[in-house]
This record gives sequence, structure tokens and C-alpha cells, in this order.
Amino acid sequence: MYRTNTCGELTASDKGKTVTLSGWVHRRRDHGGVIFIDLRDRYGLTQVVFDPEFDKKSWETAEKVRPEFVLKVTGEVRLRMKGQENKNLKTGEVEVYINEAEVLNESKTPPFEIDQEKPVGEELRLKYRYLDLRRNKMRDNIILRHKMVKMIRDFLDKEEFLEIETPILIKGTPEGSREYLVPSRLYPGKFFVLPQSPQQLKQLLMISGFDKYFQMARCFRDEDQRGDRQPEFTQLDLEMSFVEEKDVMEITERLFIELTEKLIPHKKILKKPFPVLTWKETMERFGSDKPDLRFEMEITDVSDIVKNSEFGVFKNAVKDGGVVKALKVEGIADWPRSELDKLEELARIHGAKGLAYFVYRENEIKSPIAKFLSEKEIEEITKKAKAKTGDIVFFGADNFITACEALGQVRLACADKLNLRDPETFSYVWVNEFPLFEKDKETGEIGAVHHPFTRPMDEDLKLLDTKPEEARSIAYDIVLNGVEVGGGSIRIHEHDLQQKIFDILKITPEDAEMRFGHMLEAFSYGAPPHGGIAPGLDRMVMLFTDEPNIREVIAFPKDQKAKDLTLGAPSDLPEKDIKEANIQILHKK
RNA sequence: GGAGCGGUAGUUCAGUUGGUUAGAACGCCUGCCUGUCACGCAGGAGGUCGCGGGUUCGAGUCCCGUCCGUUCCGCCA
Repeated sequence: MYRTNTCGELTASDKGKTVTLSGWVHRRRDHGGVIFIDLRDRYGLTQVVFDPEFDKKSWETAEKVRPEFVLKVTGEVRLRMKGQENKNLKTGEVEVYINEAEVLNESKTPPFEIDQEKPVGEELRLKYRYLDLRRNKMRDNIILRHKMVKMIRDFLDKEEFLEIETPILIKGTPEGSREYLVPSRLYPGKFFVLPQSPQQLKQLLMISGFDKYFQMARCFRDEDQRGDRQPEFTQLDLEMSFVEEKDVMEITERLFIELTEKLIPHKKILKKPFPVLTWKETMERFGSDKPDLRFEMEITDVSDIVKNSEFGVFKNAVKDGGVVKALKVEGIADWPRSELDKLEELARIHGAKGLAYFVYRENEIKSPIAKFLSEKEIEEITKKAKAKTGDIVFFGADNFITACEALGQVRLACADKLNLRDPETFSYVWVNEFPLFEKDKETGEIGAVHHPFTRPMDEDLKLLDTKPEEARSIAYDIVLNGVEVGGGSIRIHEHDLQQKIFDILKITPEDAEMRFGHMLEAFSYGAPPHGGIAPGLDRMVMLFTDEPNIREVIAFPKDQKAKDLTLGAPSDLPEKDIKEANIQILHKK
């Protein structure tokens, strides 16, 4: 028998018991005579004591032991001496006096220290991920992830959802993000792809009448990496029949509230029910489609004030169909020029041509552009932005999205600098009424913002024939502290409407037939009205654990170049395997 | 695909204007220590300064190239 107890459970009430523990040597403190070892497993730490006068043989074993050795020890649970308790440990009241010790396995000196929360380069951590996962923080993250998944399953089960698996090898439908390809051995020259999401399959399940479906769905996207992106990631994929937007939002909201309150009760949910902002409104006010509402700092529109201005930059922005936006940040008028330069650079990175500003000093407004504006204009801007001494007002003049987003980025940077993004506050917000289509910046071609199965808003159906780019969709994102944690929509369930959307997207009938024929046909067999949402599990756990990126909450993530450093994938394969898959390598990097 | 920043001991980092033998902390090894809990004390080992080329009497330091890492943009229905 390896153990009677784990390393995280012995307390004063176990006094006098003979116990056996197995675990890793976390730390060893050798006092020449007595040796203390903190024995570690996933449940915690227990101090075990080797005393040469108590048991010479086990003490001799302990002398040779090194960090990360695996030990099995047996001994007596004793209360620690008065004043020697360790309040930082669950098991801190007791220690185990060892009379039998066995080294189950030795360990090389690890490439980094397991017992310290000292920073280590991520490349090294990922190569030795199995060691990295021994560290407290990582272990806790993985445990919280499990609890969240379990809680989601229980919650949805109670709500009569069915968990249904959908295939991983599916049909390629070139649309949206790049898919991972899987060559078919049996059908030379043909391919499966890995799903970017089970979107089409869950819609088919609705047509089957399953009514309420969910799945912890692994999704794959062959795109470049970011902190909150991975080539494979997990979504809580969810779909319901006979529902409207508010129904999907209602159940999602209840789920998020329960998860937050049960898993991280110390965090405060800022507003319940969650505020709902339209896409237009959140862009206008916060310069982002994923606003962080933990702090105010809103953007105002000053286009009307400056549309006839002498200042060409402002006037022309409005004349060309764009806008002039103003962001007031309170109490930063004393920020040095270098700080403002950094903000300008940030605005430029996000597409702005510059970043003009007013600095409200005592009795004067310092501004590189004040000389181009009339006193009346300055006065009206000040009034509209509600600026006062000590504030700075930043300007964005461009097309709507660029002007808003550039100021949105400045807004976030200022909030960071001012420490306004309180990690203990959870600000959930819904964003809806997204545009249905968007124009490609380079080609000018019209494409779906969400996906081509997203339902247009009823009142915008008539726009489809005249001004489709103005049509809004019944799509909604749930945003937490400025991070999009889920997105969904009501889908199109009518064959004709779906066909019309394909037409607008310039998907020819032949093309539509080839790519989505199965969907169009399915819609012709009595598809119920339906919709759903897909919260990103990794991002949720990331926010729940205060981690800066999702790699910290995935046991074996890919690195930022989409490689698996633990296993060393992707890798070369034997020539024969490649031949069998009917693949020819054109060039190697 | 593009831009910025970086690469020095096992790890995290410092290294001045180009100048003798490249440092610190932690880790590791050895010895001492019977109540520690990030134990303590003494000693020790450990470096192709990413790689290649150049400038120079002399390069960790300057220049060019290259590889790798990292952050951001593009991309991500």
C-alpha cells in the first residue's frame, strides 16, 4: 500500500495515528540531526520528520534524498510543539514522525525550481510542462478548470440540455478562418478538416429535434497565435430551439453568475442583470466591441462642432463620411510629454493618423491644434466633453471604426496607467446588434461578420436588397472585463433567407451547393427556429484565475508559434506514411 | 506577412565610455549544525556572452548577416 492519506489532509484530530504518505520531496531542511521534509502531492504539503534517535534507518534514507525524489513514508502523526505550527499549511498543526522510508524513485535536478513561484521563461516551462504543472499556481488553475467544467455540465443537465458529441473529422467549407487539413488515405486527393467549431453540426441537431444541446467542444483554427488564442481551444458549444435572443442570453447569464459566485466568491459582479449595449453604442462610448466597464471614461462625438472648422484634419474627416471623437481622461494633465507620445504611438498602431489633444491646465488649454480651432469650437468641445482643469481630451478623426477604436485603445492604456482595472471586479456586459456584413479593407468585398448562418434583425430584412452593409444581425457577445468570452446568434432556419444571404456574399448557387448543400437541404425539412452561443472555456478560466493568457490554464498548450514543445510537434514523418496519405511535400522550412 | 524589444552560469538577471581573471541572487555539490518550515553557517563547482562575419592593438559591449525568443499589428466567419 502506498498511502493511507494524502499530503493535504492530516490535522490535529489525526493525532496518534500511524499513517503512510507518498509524494514528492518539496523541500528538505537538514539540521545535522533532525531532518524535515515537506512532502508534496496535489492535495498539499505535509511536514515529515526524520530523527536519528527515533529511527536511524529512515533518517539515513532522508539524508540521501533530493528535491523531487518520490518517497513513501510511514510514521506517527504528532502535534507540533507549541509555537511551531505553520499557519500557511492546511496540515500545519501536525507533523509525521517517520520510522519507515522508501525512495520510490529518484529525480534529476529539475531545470527550474518547482518550489518557488519565481519567473521562468515560457519556452522552458512548456518543454518541461509536466514539471511546470507540479507548481502550485498551475495545479490550482487545472483544478479550477475541472470544477468549472463539472459545474457547467451539472447546470446544463438540470436545464435539460443533452451533451452530444460531434465529429472531429468533418468537411471543409472554405469560409472564415483557415482550417487544419487531414488527408484521406482511402480517398486519395480528398481531405477532412478539423472543425473551427461544431456550428453546422449543432444546427443539424436542432433540425433533428434535440432542442437543447451542449458540448465541451474542441475547436481548431490554423491561424497565427495570440495570448488569448490557441490553434486548438475549447468552447462550451450550446444550441437551443424555439428561442429568441433574450432566451439564450438569460440562460447564459444565469450560468455565468453561478460559476462566478460559486467558484470565485471573492470577486464582485459589478452589475446584475448584465448591461446590454448595442454594437454601435459600445463603439461610440467605449471605442471597442468588447468594452471594459469597470471604469467610466467615455468617448463623445464632436463631429457637429468641428464639421465646418478651419482645421482641415477635423473638417475633412467629417466631410469624407467619418467622425471626430473626443475622449476625456480626468486628472492626467500633469502627465509628461513622453507619456502622451506613447499614447499617440498606440493610436497610430491601431490605425489613427495621429492623436491630437487638449491639456486643461490652470487657466489655459495647451494643445498643438488649438491654434487651428476657433474659441467657440474649443468652448463647445470642452462643454460637450465635460472637461475641466486637470483633464486631457484626446481626439480621433477618421472613419467611424478607426476613430472609435484608436480612442478605445487610448482609453484602456490610460485606465491601466491609472490602475482603474480592478481585478477583483467582474464586469459582464452583453453586446448585440452587430453589423451583419463587413467590407474587406483591401478588396472592398462584402463578407459575413459572424458566420453566414447568422440571422438578420427582422426590421433590417428589407435592407438586404437595398443597403445590406447597414443590416444588423441577431448576434450577441458576452464580454467580461474587456475580453470577449462568448459569442452567439439566432440562426437562419429558412431555406430562402439562407439562399439570399449566400447571394449577397456572392456565393454562387453552385458554390453554395458544394460547400453548404447539406445545410440548405436540411433547412428544407422543417428546421425549427434556433440559436445558441459558444463561450470560450479557456478564456473564462483565464479570467477566473487572473492569468494573463490562456496557455496558463491549458495543461499542454501550443506555444506562440503553434508548436507543442512538450512533445515536439509538428514533426517529420517517415516517407512511407506520407506516401500512404497521398501527400507530396513541395518545400520544407 | 510586417514592426519593436531581447538572447550573458541550471534559473532569473546585472555588466559603465570598447580595456586585466565576466558578476549577483536562487539552484547544484561538499562540510558543519537536533525544531526548521524560503532553516542557518563555511567552502566549492559551474560560462563557446545564441551563431557567423566585420571594425579595432583589444569586442559581452560597436557594425552587418543569421537563428531563436518575446510583444504588438495584420490575420482570427
